[in-house]
Amino acid sequence: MNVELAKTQFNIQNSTFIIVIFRIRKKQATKKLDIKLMSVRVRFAPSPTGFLHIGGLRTALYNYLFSRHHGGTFVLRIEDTDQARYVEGAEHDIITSLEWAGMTIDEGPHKPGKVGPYRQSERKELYAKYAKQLVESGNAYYAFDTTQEIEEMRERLKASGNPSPSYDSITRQSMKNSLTLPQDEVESRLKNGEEHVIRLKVPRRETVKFEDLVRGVVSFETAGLDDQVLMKSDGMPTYHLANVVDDHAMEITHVIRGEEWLSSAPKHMLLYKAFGWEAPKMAHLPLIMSPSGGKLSKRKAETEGIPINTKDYITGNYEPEALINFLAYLGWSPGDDSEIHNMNELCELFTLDRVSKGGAVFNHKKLMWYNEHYIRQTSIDDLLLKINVLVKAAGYDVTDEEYLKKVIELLHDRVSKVDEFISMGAFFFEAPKEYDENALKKWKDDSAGFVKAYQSKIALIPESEFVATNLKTLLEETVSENEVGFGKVMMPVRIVTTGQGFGPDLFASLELLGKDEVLNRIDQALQHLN
RNA sequence: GCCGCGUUCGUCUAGGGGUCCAGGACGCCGCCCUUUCACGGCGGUAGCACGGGUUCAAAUCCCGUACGCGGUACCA
Repeated sequence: MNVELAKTQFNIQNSTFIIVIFRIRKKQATKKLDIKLMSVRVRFAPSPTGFLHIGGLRTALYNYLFSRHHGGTFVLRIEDTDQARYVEGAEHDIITSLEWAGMTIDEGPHKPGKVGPYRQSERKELYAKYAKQLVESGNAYYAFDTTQEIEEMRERLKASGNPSPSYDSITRQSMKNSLTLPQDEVESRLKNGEEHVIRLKVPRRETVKFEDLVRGVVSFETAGLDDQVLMKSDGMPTYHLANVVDDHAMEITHVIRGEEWLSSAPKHMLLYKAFGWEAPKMAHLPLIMSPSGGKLSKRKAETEGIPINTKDYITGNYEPEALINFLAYLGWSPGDDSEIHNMNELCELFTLDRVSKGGAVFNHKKLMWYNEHYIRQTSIDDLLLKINVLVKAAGYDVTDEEYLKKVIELLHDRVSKVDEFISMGAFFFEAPKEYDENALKKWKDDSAGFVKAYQSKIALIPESEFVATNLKTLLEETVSENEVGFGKVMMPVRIVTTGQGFGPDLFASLELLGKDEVLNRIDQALQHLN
């Protein structure tokens, strides 16, 4: 209606203008309508083959953000159909990782909803039933070929010049399956329990076209597709079958997954069609790339110093908010110049049409920048909670919370990760055992003399006046009496008391350490340093 | 090989025919602040892969090429 108005008002002047308006309005209108009509259900469907890696976490995140943006449901489904690659404990790791990151799973193996069970190994019968249904409807068939026979077929074809031999609409005609074998033989083979698989009967020449929510319309020719195995000989479904059956059974409305699945999507579309089901909307996310190129793999990440598993970020004391913020922006942006958003804001802002199409290189330095940012935003009291744990873990017996708070205050805007409060501030917890090599370069022949001079001054002031301002004044005195630069005295004092050549405000640090401790440390140090 | 998908500063991105001799962020460099190292503030460096079209006008639309990535399993 708005469009009509626009037309009558502007068509005399400029007809292209109207067309532009019309297109934009129409696009937005249909998109909003689509999503409002159905209640959004998305799933994160990892295989329990190891720890949840960072790419998986991001896929989960985008699913989560999308679900929350539309007030939908976030489902966790465990795709454990590959018994050989199953890893004990992986499921637990996935769940705890998602929770650590701040994502709430609405339905999952640990939190059953109406469409369970949520482990594919527990849904076997369902797949078998549907696979059989496909055979009966003529969309799939039994195949009895051994792996060896298939290999031989491939080699034979390769030898005769076929560069990519496959089990497809042509080659299946010369293989041992229910399409070529007489029906009674098929039946007897099945009755005898002979090993077999069920394959999808991929149509010979068809174009599979669908709209990907991040890429637009994509299309594939079925000629390039194998007759996919649907049921393996061990009675388990393949990913393709299980995935389609479950997404349908679990009423998933939007499939949001990594780009590595894009090539498989036409197989899935064919399956939906064969079942006569409406396919969910598809969105294939750009991959996270390694700085050296290629998909960020475990091996690459390790050699490039990037933690690959979510667990590594947990044990590495990263801020979950920082990781989430960073990951959200790796392949997506809200379209303005903002960089910082918490989970709630991300949920509000996230839309699939703002996901970028190209792969995104993981930039660890930017992650650290986010981490730093979130630490600075965290209050001293909240940091104290984390520091308490870390101090204990490091084996220090420091329980005075007021003391710890002061340590945190002094280091708050110098650390980029919480564990640096412990490493950078180690001298607050114990006297230095060794003196930093680089710092010692600044230790000159006259350093010990200056330190002694300063020591004798501060030894005279009462404990109650052992405060930063006084300590600074006395150091200034030492400086002027010796007619040297400030650093000539300050740095040696810093080295003997902290073991480091850098760090927080020296006088505030000395005040916090206390008179006895400072004097002791100086004595101790001067035994080693001359 | 074949199929598919991509390509804006080193990296993440904004931009989707004129408002862009391309904006922001990380990094890097410089300056300021400063007792060190940081933080912070200010400034700088650097990019539309290439070639053809279409158009009065192209980073933006079309076609090629190159390059990258993914897939091509009884793995997901």
